[in-house]
Amino acid sequence: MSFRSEMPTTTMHVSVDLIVFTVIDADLKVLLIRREQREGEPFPDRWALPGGHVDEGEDIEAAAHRELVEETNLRLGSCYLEQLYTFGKATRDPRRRNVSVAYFALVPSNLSTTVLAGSDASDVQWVSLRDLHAFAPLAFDHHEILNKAIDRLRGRIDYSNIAFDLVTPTFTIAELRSVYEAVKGSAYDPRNFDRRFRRMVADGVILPAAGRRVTAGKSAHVYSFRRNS
Amino acid sequence: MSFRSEMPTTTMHVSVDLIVFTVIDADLKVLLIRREQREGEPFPDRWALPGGHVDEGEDIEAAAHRELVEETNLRLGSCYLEQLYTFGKATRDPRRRNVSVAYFALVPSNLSTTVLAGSDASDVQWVSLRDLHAFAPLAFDHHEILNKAIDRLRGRIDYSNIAFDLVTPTFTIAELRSVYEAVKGSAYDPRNFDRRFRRMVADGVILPAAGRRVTAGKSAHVYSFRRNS
DNA sequence: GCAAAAGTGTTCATCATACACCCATGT
DNA sequence: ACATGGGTGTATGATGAACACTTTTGC
Repeated sequence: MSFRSEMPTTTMHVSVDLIVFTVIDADLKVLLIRREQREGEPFPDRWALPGGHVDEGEDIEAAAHRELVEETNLRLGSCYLEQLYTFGKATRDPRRRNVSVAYFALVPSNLSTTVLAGSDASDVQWVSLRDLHAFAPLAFDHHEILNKAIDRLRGRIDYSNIAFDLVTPTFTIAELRSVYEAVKGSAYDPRNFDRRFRRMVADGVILPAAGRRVTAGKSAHVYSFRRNS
Repeated sequence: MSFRSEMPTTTMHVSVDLIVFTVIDADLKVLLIRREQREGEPFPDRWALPGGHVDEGEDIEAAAHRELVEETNLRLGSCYLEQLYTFGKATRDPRRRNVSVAYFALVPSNLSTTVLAGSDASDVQWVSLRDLHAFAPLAFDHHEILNKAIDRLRGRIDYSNIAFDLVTPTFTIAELRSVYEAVKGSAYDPRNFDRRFRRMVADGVILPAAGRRVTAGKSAHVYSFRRNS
């Protein structure tokens, strides 16, 4: 029986990686950055998930918050952030032993352009999941991490309120439906979705908002999500 | 924009903690160990989750496997093991910076006695969730970890096959139902549960097994779970 | 024969799914 | 007037919840 009492001899580098999703043009995208070409850096010039290491005295969750703010230029309150999984294969970083705690984040549609503001497109990009092959292979085990994040996102979308963290602050029924479709990659029946939507209105989860959305065709009602009800 | 290129200066101790569940006498129990009283050891004499540190060159998952085998005297194949969450508050260990990757494990009912074989009951015990108050406060943030594990277990029980990792290798309908009830802490209607059970038999998830279970009353059919179908 | 536990049916409400047309608005 | 997109109803099948009595067996 081994207790906690033997002195640990091993320490490791601990980092956080972020899988940041958004929906642009009815399409699910993930934020990727390009790694620098520099002496001693593995995977030079390759695309990777944003991330960084956890500082001494810094909670891991705080590190994830900090990285999210640094990488996206957004305030924390405007994004959803959730711990995903910890990747700890001994060989996952060729330089040194590294453990990565992955978090996934959701950026609302309307803020997605802010994220890239002032960045060079050759350094950081929103990548459609359908275009991923053009960015492969990703650095480290980031493909595995990304896949796990996609699974989690798809698994949660129908059973939680995370869709509201991807859509704009006010939205029409069709706009919300389009977020669901982007995440799932398949179509939702408009009438069935409407019934579901109206149920959420009846339950007070969704609130009617002022104004209408004016487009080429008929204008639509707009709604907002009731946070922390 | 910070890239991965700055040299990390900080390293941390990384450990795994195990939340090991079993069902004994229709009651959900968790494995706790008592910490030693020794110079420099925090939380002396207090109850804690089993665990230990990750060795250099050892995958984190391998460390969880290893600890599980060490702590339970069981072979790995006989338990379910799944990563739960990573706890990384800077102050969670008073001695030094430590990050804990928590895994939860399920021990089938019939092997639960093996786990304690050769151990002193004042060192290691199966603790009913209802008796937890008598073991409180747990060391470190182990109460928080345990609560998260319970949530996960309860959340999964109805939507996955993990109940079969808690019940005996062959089981009656009532025995399986009793596992569900132990985990959820509430009763399942026998007729509804039977329908559900028979559906799994029809789907080939559960197989009829030979023999009957003989008890004080009417004897019952026994079944087994079809693994990896 | 009796105690103990196994086994079994029906009704109702809710929900997911499938499916196609008319309406309001801006140009 | 027409093009664009918004908005809506109905029928069917599956599922989950509620509810109590009879049957088999060991003693």
